[in-house]
Amino acid sequence: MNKFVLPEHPHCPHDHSQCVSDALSAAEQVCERAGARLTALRKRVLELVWQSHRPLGAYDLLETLAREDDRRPAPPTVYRALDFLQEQGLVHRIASLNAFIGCASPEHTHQGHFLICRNCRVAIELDQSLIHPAIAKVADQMDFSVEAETVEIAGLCSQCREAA
Amino acid sequence: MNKFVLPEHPHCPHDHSQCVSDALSAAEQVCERAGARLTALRKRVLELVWQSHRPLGAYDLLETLAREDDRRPAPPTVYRALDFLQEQGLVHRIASLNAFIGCASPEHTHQGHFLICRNCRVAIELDQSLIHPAIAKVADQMDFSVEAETVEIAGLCSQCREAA
DNA sequence: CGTAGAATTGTTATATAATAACAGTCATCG
DNA sequence: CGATGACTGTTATTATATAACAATTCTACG
Ligand SMILES: [Zn+2]
Ligand SMILES: [Zn+2]
Ligand SMILES: [Zn+2]
Ligand SMILES: [Zn+2]
Repeated sequence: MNKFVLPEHPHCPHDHSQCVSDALSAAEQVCERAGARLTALRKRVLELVWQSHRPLGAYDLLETLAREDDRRPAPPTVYRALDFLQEQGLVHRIASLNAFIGCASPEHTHQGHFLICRNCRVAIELDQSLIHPAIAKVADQMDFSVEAETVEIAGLCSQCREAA
Repeated sequence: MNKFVLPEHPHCPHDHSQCVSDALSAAEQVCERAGARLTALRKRVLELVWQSHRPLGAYDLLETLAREDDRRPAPPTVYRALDFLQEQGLVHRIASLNAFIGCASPEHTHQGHFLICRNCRVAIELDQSLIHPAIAKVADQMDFSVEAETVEIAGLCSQCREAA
């Protein structure tokens, strides 16, 4: 099945603090191995990105930082942290929402593919076993060398569809 | 093979005026059937979108309109035209570029899937015979009902790769 | 025709997202 | 310690998109 499947959902409560602590300790390891510095700020931004399984805008994160840090940071502060986290593969950007979400399996580098519910706004990261090969095959047919894949499927998750 | 394959490319000259006139006459038919009004402005914006096979930003289109129409239009003018053209399936939006491109086959409704060369910036619309089924299958496995698909593959086209 | 109602376009202002440029601070190593 | 480079703060600006309302144009009906 799909090792990226995450249980969190407005209709599916779970121990989300576990998700957060898993993400943070995975981040420590990834940065350790890469020789990159997971500073307090970067760690805090990652934690904020992981506050839910919904993509969050940079200005949402900024707002939260401002509420807690007292001295309001400016946009570049959060964008630089997000750039770093994306470089380390700890965060994905969702182009169709101008938003960011924590990566569900940062241990190996990969493109983020997502199912995004328009109702509850939860984004589920897919494993690539089906979609990536299809993309690779099409690209090969067209003699196109792939560098980045944006795959964002919008619709309704099962819980939201049943609720409606 | 791929009926969406388009010959235009910086390295592959072709009779692009044919692409434009085909797109415009297809648009007439689509709007006719839908009972929608392809006004002069909307037609002009569609023509501008089709000035190349590269996605163009709304402000690029606006700039061109301003240069020719003397009385400079404001952003809502071009955004409303683009909204209309998207509703009629005549134009796709490329989320990863904040840009717009003419649809290669507006006769039937579909999602736009693209290969986008980072060097020459040409976007090639794919047919969906391989990628769409993979998405449908994954969504089905996850009990997710799909409403929109954003698939934008960035990389290097064959001509640009060979040139490098 | 002539005009009411709807659709389209014009216009001004504003919201939202992201980056440029440069100054200050901190970590690390000799 | 300093010197160096990495990181963060700060100000200003650019890029993308929309809200709100006025003016115009089109359409259909009497
Ligand atoms: Zn969770
Ligand atoms: Zn949902
Ligand atoms: Zn052409
Ligand atoms: Zn190219």
